Amino acid sequence: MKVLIVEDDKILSDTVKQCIENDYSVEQAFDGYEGYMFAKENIYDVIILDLMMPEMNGYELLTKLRSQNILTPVLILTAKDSTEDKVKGLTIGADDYLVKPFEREELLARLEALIRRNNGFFVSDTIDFKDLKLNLKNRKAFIGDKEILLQGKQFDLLEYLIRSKNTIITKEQIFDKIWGFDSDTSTNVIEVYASGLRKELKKYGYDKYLKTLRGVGYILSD
Amino acid sequence: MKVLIVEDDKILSDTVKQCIENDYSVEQAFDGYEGYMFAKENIYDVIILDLMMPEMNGYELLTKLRSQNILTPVLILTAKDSTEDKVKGLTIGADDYLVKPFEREELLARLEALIRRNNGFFVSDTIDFKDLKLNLKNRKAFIGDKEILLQGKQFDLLEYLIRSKNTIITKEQIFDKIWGFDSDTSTNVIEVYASGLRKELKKYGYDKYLKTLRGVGYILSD
DNA sequence: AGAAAATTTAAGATTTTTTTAAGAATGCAA
DNA sequence: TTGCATTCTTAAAAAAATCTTAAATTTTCT
Repeated sequence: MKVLIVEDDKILSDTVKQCIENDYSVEQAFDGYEGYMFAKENIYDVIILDLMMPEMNGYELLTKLRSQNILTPVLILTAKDSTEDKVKGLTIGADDYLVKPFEREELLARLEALIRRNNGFFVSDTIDFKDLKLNLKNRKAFIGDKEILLQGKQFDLLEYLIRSKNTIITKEQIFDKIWGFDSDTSTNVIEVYASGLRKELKKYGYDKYLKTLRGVGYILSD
Repeated sequence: MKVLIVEDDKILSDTVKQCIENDYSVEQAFDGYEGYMFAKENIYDVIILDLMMPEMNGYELLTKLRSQNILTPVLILTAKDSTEDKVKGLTIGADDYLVKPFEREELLARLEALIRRNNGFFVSDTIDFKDLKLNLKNRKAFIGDKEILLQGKQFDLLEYLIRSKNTIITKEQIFDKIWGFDSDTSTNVIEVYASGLRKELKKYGYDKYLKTLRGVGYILSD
């Protein structure tokens, strides 16, 4: 993760650098113009920006970046603590605004939050078992690049099996998970659905991974 | 733009609401559990979250949301002003942290920054799905260069579908997003609108992309 | 106020999913 | 190996969800 510090006060810039250099690879620019030249490379994960600087001030720099579609997250770090300044900074395109003096931990936490948001939190929307993939966003299932069609609870059952892959799940667990413990359906439905699921999986030879353990339950495993 | 305020102090919640209701459509939850129930609908553009609350505190609520891949931007608004609290909040998934008492303008500016970052900087006034384009400014819809005529909520429904293209949206989400969770209309209206929408789309063969997933919801996908 | 438009209700038709049920197949233990 | 219990498989029946209209109601606009 690369961070650019744009700050004309050398001592302060170094202080900030020390705060974060354990976690990030840091570059420093010491006036607005230099900061702009670095920033427009568009290679940073965050920019820490001072407002009062020679050559080009922070507002101008930020405005210029945004107008050129450089959307690197920007955290303004400044002594200017008026609401007016904060509003101005945030309005022209900053993502956060922190007033000096600041605490090291808060700066780090805010940087982390900006980066996290920008890189996408990324929790996957798919789960898989070998080449079998379930997309939970659209409830589609694929083996390799062939789609297998699963209706309603067939998908739910396969999802549960994949989430529990390589561990046994009992019929009772399946029933409580998918039908709800208060359902008054006979547990034979599970066999019906397992059967239907196997029939689909068989088309691609995947039925062999869904095993029945008599008197115990089912397991999806290789 | 929809904002959810989760705050147990009714008076304070209303104050915040007044601050922002000119700019956003606001819903309020008055304890952590209620907040969670609302937030997990995943229909808000920002959540303003208090920390100290009965039932489930803000940290727990936020953690639970993120663990369920609900990535709505969260701004923590609280009286707790220690660095420790700020760090904790930001670390577990908040995007910003503002301490009470706060200035109305700063809150608005920070919300704006969060939304801007989340929606992609340039708020386009058109969205599309294949050759289907919606102009959000004048609320007109086109397939190729032919206009399709959509009345009020038909347009809203199609907009929501396009914004969520290739992702399933449940009837509940649609209902809460377009009608508001406190509406006392029957969810059958959704079917009525979906039906009307399909009838329009059918003129250009686009009805086939709007699929019903029984017991689950709707999806616009190819 | 009256007309037009949008929204909601309601009810029957249609479609799909879920459940039942019964015979066939399978595995296990005596 | 035989007999019993469990599981598999099918197809039909039942239930549930959704679709589609059209009429009733509400809202908006003139």
